[in-house]
Amino acid sequence: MKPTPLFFTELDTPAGAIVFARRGERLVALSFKDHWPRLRKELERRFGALELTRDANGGQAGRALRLYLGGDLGALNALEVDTDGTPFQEKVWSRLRRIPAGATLSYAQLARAIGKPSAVRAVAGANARNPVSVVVPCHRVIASDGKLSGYGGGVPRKRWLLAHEGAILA
Amino acid sequence: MKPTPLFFTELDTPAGAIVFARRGERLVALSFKDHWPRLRKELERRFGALELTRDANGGQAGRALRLYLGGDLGALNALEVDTDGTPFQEKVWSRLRRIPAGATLSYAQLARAIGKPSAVRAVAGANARNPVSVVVPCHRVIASDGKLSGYGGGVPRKRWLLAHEGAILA
DNA sequence: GCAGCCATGTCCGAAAACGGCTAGTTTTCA
DNA sequence: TGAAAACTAGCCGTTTTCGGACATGGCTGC
Repeated sequence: MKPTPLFFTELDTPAGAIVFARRGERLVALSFKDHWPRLRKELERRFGALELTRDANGGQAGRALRLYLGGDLGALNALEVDTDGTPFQEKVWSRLRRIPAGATLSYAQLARAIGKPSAVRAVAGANARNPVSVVVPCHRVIASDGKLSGYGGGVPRKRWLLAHEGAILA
Repeated sequence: MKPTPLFFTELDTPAGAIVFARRGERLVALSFKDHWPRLRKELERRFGALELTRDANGGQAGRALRLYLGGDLGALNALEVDTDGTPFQEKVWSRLRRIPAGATLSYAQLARAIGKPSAVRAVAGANARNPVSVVVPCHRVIASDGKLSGYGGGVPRKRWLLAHEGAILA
């Protein structure tokens, strides 16, 4: 089995460095740098052997991310991602992408939105396993009482992202 | 859940405009106009959705109130009210209606009268939440030392009502 | 299969805070 | 000195708040 070729790029942000990987132009992974090892192992599970090539620019994804960081909050919308989740996870993740920047949903609302009102914790679980942070905006999901509850990259980052998007936080 | 139909009426008095609502002929709310929003919210809590119909005349309640304002102080006695309080509150409110116009009681006396001599502050609390001002005459309860202390509609109104009823104020 | 883990939400009971007070001090002025 | 104002500690039903126990559904690892 020959290795799968991937480009990976590092990018500085006010919230810390992020790393992302793409296969061609499709984003397959994105996380803050300190969590990269975990994500990389996940990639190996998905693709088997990897052939990682460093890429300073980052293609469309790099461009879109820089725009987003510069204040063009909608710049990530058109980006194509290649997540590879269970049917349930895919449903959650694709619904996530329809939350506009600046808006938030509670885990319960999200559960209702995908037609499984009581699968609240399951939704949280899917959220936690989002392989493409920021672009799939799992940070826009908060607890029903308005608290930020958890975030893979750490709650401070979640707060920073939401503030950057101009969300109103109770 | 279909909305509950209520009639509401506005009425001018020398102490300011009052508003009251009735379900059929039973009074469910009455307050001075500036405090109406709070009372309306309370009605929604009680009845759920409301279907409010404006009514210039005001039915029996309107007639009785106009008589009362004209000097027939006993005109309110026969009016039926539909408060919806806790057992304790109902006890307080029904005792209130037996205070004749022109008379006053202290919070302490009222507490004794319902058999709970030490529940003085609780009586004050029930008093404060009277949903049908004037008709349930919470304005006839004053402090033990003769001061008017408090009133939902403002102490000046309390004073006016008591004066109108010919009460002797220390 | 199946047991156990969770980036939650809801419910329920206990505890504390809150008044449209009052009776008893203590303080404050004249 | 004495009257009046300023405090205080009880008072008790209601409201608010807080914490723990549970239901929950998909995922992971044995």
